[in-house]
Amino acid sequence: MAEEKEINYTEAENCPVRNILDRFGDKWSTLVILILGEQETLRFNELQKKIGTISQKMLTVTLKKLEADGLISRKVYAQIPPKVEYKLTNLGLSLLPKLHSLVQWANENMEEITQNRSVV
Amino acid sequence: MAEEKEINYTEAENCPVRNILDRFGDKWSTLVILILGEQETLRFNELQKKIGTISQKMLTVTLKKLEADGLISRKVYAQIPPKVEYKLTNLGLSLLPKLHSLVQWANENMEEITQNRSVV
DNA sequence: CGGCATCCGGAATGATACTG
DNA sequence: CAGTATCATTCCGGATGCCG
Repeated sequence: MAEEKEINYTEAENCPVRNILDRFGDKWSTLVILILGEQETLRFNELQKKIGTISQKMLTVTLKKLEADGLISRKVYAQIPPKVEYKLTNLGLSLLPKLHSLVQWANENMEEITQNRSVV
Repeated sequence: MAEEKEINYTEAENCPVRNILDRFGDKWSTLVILILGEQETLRFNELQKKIGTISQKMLTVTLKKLEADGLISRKVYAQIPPKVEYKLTNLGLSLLPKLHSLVQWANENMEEITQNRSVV
């Protein structure tokens, strides 16, 4: 693959960039992946506590989407009270370094961005 | 007690990750940066054509936000008809490789994700 | 404990018309 | 050409209540 500069972004369905962006453009997906990247497994409530401000509903929705995409796996223990563990799949793990790269950039440049904003 | 691995994601204002995510979590910002990364400069209409489906309003809003963050610069030519050129700033350029990394991942894994989804 | 179903307000996005 | 202004709509996400 030589020429990859000219990407056609106009067809959202066929454009991987837009497709992926549409998934992780939501408020929580990226955060969940990052947090799951720190531990091997996490339970529902542990995730919610770590994120802090997410509602039960949005955590459920986010986890379902990520599971449907094959980025995380869900393991249910047949016991009372219920216990459900979430972890990254290999696919999810493969995304992690790219997100870390983004996080690093965020850490390095957030202050500058914040200052830019306050000027305007 | 607190290890460097343990990032506190709960305080959205102080967390660079969430701060940056909140900015680029919108539908268009990342796309605009990627497209501007291909050319040195682009005019408003050129951007709109390349994206294809974005409304005039949303392009305006997106460009304004990115400009406020200092990621892109805006150059107005005093002429009729008007001509406005957009380009990435150094800050914007520094983000580009990270986004490319994400794009590459998207290209490599979109098919798998799509298949996962259709299974569900 | 780990969800799901429902309702609801506000924000995000879009469509259209108009302007310098 | 590059927007602004306004209105309409969609949809995100929070609150609440119920369930296995």
